Amino acid sequence: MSEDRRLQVLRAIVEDYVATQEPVGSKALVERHRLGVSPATIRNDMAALEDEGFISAPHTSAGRIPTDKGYRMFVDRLAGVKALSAPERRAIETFLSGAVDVDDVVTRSVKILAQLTNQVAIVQYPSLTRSTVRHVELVGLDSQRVLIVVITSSGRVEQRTLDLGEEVGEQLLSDLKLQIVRATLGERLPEASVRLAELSQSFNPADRAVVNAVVTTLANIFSNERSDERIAVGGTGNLARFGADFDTAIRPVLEAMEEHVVLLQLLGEASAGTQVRIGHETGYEGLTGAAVVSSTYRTDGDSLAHLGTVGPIRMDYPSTMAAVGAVARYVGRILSEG
Amino acid sequence: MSEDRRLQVLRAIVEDYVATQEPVGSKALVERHRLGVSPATIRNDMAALEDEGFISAPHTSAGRIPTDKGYRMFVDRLAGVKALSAPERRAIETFLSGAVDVDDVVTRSVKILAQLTNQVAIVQYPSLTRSTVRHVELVGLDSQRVLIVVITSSGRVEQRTLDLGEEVGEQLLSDLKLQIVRATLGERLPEASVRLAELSQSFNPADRAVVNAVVTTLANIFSNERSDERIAVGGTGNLARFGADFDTAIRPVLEAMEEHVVLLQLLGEASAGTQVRIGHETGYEGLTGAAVVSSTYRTDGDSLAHLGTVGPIRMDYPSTMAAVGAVARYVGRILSEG
DNA sequence: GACTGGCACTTGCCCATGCCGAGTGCTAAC
DNA sequence: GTTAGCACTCGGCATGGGCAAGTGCCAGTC
Repeated sequence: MSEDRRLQVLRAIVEDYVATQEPVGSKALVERHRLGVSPATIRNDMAALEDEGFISAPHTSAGRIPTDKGYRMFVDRLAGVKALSAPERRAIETFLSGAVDVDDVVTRSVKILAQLTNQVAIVQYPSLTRSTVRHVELVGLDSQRVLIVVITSSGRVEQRTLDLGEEVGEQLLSDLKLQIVRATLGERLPEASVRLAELSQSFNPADRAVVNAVVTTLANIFSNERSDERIAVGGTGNLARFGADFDTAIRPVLEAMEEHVVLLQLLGEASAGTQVRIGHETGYEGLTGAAVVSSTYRTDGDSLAHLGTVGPIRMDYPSTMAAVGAVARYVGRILSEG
Repeated sequence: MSEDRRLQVLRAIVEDYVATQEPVGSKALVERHRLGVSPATIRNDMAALEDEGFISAPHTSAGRIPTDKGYRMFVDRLAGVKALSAPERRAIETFLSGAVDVDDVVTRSVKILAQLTNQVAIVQYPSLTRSTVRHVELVGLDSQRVLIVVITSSGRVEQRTLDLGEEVGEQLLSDLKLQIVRATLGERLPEASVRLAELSQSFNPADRAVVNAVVTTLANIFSNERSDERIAVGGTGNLARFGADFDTAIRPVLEAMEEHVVLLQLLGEASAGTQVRIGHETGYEGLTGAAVVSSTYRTDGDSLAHLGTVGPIRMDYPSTMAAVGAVARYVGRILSEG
């Protein structure tokens, strides 16, 4: 039996199962695909595929469905690339280019991605890590408290209120601000943190406590994971596609969608290009019935962030991957221009 | 037949139905509640209640369930107030007081509210409308573009990038900033808008275009609905409680939860105190199977915002109202202190 | 007049039953 | 290596009877 045909059979099984949501049998296979052999032959191939762990039978008298490993093989070696249609591409472009600011771009990206894929969409806000310091502001709220605001080249704004526990003069504050701006303006965030560390020397020892407090907070903002944590989620209504049982299939996913830390890790592992994590590969209990398709986008400032979709394992991978990839490209472009 | 007992019966029906999720019959009623009369008598009362539209029977041989009107009566006239337990109150307090900034307060509020009520929780970020201008910043990004940042007394930061379409000198920009700050600092947002309108007179006619563009954008930020639009949603996993049928019961709610505009209107109508909207009273098609319990919180700066829960109509109203009210009070307090 | 007990009736739910069809694995033949 | 045939397995579905819950009504009682 030819190795090649066996893979064709696997491909056909995945495609049919994704399309019909029902276990697929040998007879149906030869009818829907021109395999040129009889059902009996296919059955032999299927038995082999089952031995190798690519497919499994829910019960004796049913057809076969792909296993996680089967989907993995499909994605890696069998799936063609399904390009988006021109109208779809245009829809993405016009919809995204109508955005007024970074937040709006993210919001719209989530919406269009959810709509294109009929899945749950996740978009991370542009990361600070690679962006530079565009502005730092210290505002005295009252005699003891300072509001610290950082604006980055990616257009994001981070704020933190700091309670110093002692009186701070206006003079010190504006001195400090000047020094900070001088040291960090235009620097990338990690470098800015380094520069800050050298700063406190140049101040009067009496002021060190205040200076250190402010500097530490700033360094926190610059390097903090939290800055990268913001994420937008949309299209949760599409979770219907997961299956009927809310508690076992849908609820865990909904709960995961609210754990932004989990989502970030999920997206964050994506290195480059569009990548797929299937079932247990996600590494999260609640997502064993789900698959994650993710990609990265970058703005001109080298700022790098992730986006993707979460859907049922039995999804149309070629289309989903195409949509995720396309949206990632457009988001990157829009953010670089705007 | 006494009017009074009939209302007791309605109350009992609501309570039992909420507890068991099953239509309640006359016999079960007299067993669980000490009504002092026989099932037959109760049946007469139930028939009357049904005539008046407070309850209805799913089918002939089943018990009765409350109608929207029945729940309304229950909430308005029959429900006692169920105070939160001391541990619950303490949980709210300690959890919320651990928050590091406004965003964190909101995030935590959503979480605790969802947990307390086992429903979907919604919390609006503190509104700008009543807060004052604490800081305005204009930053030149390049020769033609300006980043405008507004910081309000509630600690919120709004930013907008403005493309002026013509060259702008540093001098003009800092002049403009000075004037703006002078005119608006400490003012409430609506008044600040008024002050801005008077501003452009004092500038050289050649600069009017730029000034007006900046001023208009600022006025937009001050008065814009969008500033009030931010909302956090959590606890969607609790939607399981709505019922089994995803597409008719759960999906519409999930979709409504993503339409923040809808949510704002829903919460926004709350005038004062804790308020309940039941089924069709929400005014939204997708929420006819849901009930909304909402309340308001205010910070010391008079800033006013809303929060609440969305749950199935058959919910424990007394507890939910207590939880929503309590969280609202604590959030207001924390934001006023911190 | 309000309440109660009794009773006939309705109706949804549960479950056992049996049939049907899809699909399989195996074997023997090509 | 492929195919046809065949016996077998098993889930899904429709059928139908029994059960339990609940109702409405009526006649009787306090």
